[in-house]
Amino acid sequence: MNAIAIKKAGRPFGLFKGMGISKDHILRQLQRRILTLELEPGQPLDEVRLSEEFNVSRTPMREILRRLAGEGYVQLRDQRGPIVAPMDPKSMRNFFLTAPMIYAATSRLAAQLATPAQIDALAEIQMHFKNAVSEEAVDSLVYYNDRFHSMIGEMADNAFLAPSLQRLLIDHARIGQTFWKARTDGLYGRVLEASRHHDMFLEIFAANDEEAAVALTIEHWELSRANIETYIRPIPLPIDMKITG
Amino acid sequence: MNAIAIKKAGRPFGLFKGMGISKDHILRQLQRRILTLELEPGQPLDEVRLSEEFNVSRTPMREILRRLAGEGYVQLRDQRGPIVAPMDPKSMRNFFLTAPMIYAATSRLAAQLATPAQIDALAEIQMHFKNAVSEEAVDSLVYYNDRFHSMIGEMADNAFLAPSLQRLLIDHARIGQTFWKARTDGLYGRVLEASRHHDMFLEIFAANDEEAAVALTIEHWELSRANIETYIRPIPLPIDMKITG
DNA sequence: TTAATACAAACTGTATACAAATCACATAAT
DNA sequence: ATTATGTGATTTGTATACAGTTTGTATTAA
Repeated sequence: MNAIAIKKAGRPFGLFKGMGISKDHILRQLQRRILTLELEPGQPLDEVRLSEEFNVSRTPMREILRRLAGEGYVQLRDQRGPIVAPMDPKSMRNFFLTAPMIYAATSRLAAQLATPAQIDALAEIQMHFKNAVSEEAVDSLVYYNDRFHSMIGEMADNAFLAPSLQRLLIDHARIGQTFWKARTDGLYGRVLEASRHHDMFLEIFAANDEEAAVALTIEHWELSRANIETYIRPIPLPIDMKITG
Repeated sequence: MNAIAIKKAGRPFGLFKGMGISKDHILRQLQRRILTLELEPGQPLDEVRLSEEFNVSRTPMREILRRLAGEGYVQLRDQRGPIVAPMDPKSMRNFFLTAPMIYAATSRLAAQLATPAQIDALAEIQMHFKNAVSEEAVDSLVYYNDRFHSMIGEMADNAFLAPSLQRLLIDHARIGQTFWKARTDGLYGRVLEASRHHDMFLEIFAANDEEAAVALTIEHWELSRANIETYIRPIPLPIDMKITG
C-alpha cells in the first residue's frame, strides 16, 4: 500500500548545487507577475496549482509563498489560501504619506555610499529603462523603473530602511501599471521627464552630492504623484451630455 | 517497510480550531528569547532541536523560522542553518541613522489616529513597565518597553512604516538589554525619566497633539541614545594605573 | 423563493521518509 | 606543524501521506 505509493523523494530531476536556483527563479517570477498585475491585488493563490506549474512539491512552494509574504508581496490568512497583497484606500493613503520620506532618506544614503560598481549597475538598468521608453512597453517600463529604485535602495545599504522601501516600491509599481496603461494626455512627455531624472540621478550619485540627490528625489516623486493624480482625478466629461431615453 | 514506519500524521495530540495557537505561541517565545538575548545575535538555530523542544515536527518549525526571518529576527542562509539576526557595526550605525526619523514619523501618525481603545491598551502596557521599573527587573523592563513602542507602531496603522519600525525595535531592545544590565552610573534616574516620557506619551496621544508627540519622541530618543553612549563610551579607568611585572 | 442543513470535494496544515549538501574529524602528505 | 584529503555523521531540502478545515452544492424545510 503505502510502500508502493512512496516512489521518489528528494530533489527533482537533474539539479545542481544549492538548488536555490529554481527556488529563486520561482520567487522572481511570482514577484514579477505581482508587480505587472498579471496577478491582481487580492487574487487568491493556489499552492497546489503553483507547485504543479513550477514542477516542485507543495513544501518548497509554501516556503516561497511565506517568503513573499515576508517581503510584502503576498498576504497569508490562517487556514485559508494566500492572496496577492491587496491595495485598499488605506494602503493608498499610507503610500502617499510615507513614500517621500523613505525615498528621500534612501537617496541621501545612496549618494553618500554609492560605489562605482553600483553606479555602473544602475546605469545598465537605466539603459534598459530607456529602451522600454522608446518601445513604449509598459511592463518593461514598470519593471526597470522598479529595478532602478531597488538598486538605489541597495546602494543605501541600510537594513532598517530597506523593508519599508521595498513595500513602497511594490505598490508604486502596481499603481504605475494602472496609470501608464491608461495613456492619459501628455503621459509620454512625463515618461521622458522621468527618464531624464534617472540620468541626473546617475550623475548626482557619481558626485556623491547628497543634497542634490534629495532635491531630485522630491522632484521625481512629485512627477510621479502628478501622473497618478491625472489618472485618479481625470478631466471630467462634459457636464451637459444629453441623457436621452 | 515504509508502510509500517508511517504511523500517524496530521496535528499533534489534543488540539483545536485553527491550530494557530501553538504556532503563534512558539513564534512569540522565540521572539522573546531573541529580544532578551537569551538567544544571542549570530547564534545558530537548530530546527530539529527547536521542533523537539516545542513538540512539533520540522515542517511547522521551519515555517516559523521563515516567518521570523521575514520579520527580521532571524537570518536564513542557503543550505546552512538559520542564525539569530546578527548585530554588526554597520547595523549599529544604520540603527542610529534611521531610528529618529522612523520613530518620529510613527509617533506623528499615532497621535493623529490613536483610538481610545488603543490608548487604554498602551496605558496597560505602561502599568507593567512601571512595575518592572520598581522591581528593577531588566528583562521585563526591556520587554514592556518594546511592547509600548510596538503598540505606538500599531496605532500609526501604516503598513509601509511598520516593517522598518519593527526591525528598529528588535535592535533597540537588544541594545537596551546590554546597557541596562551594565548598571552604569545614574542609570536608574534615566529609567525613571523614560517612564515619565511614557506617561506623557499617553496624555499627548489622548489629546491628538502631533507636534508634541514628535517633540517628545525626539527627547525620548535622545535619552536612550545618551544611555547607550554612556555604556559604549564609559568614563575611562585612571590613566596612571601601574602596570606591574 | 429563501433559508438551513448535510454532504462531498477541495484545500490547508503537519508528520515523516528519503536525497543531497555541509560539517567534523581523522588520516595522509607536504 | 600545517595543510590537504577522504569519509562518516549531521543537517538542510524536498516529496508525499494523512488529518482537520473550509467551501461549494444539493437537498430539505419553512
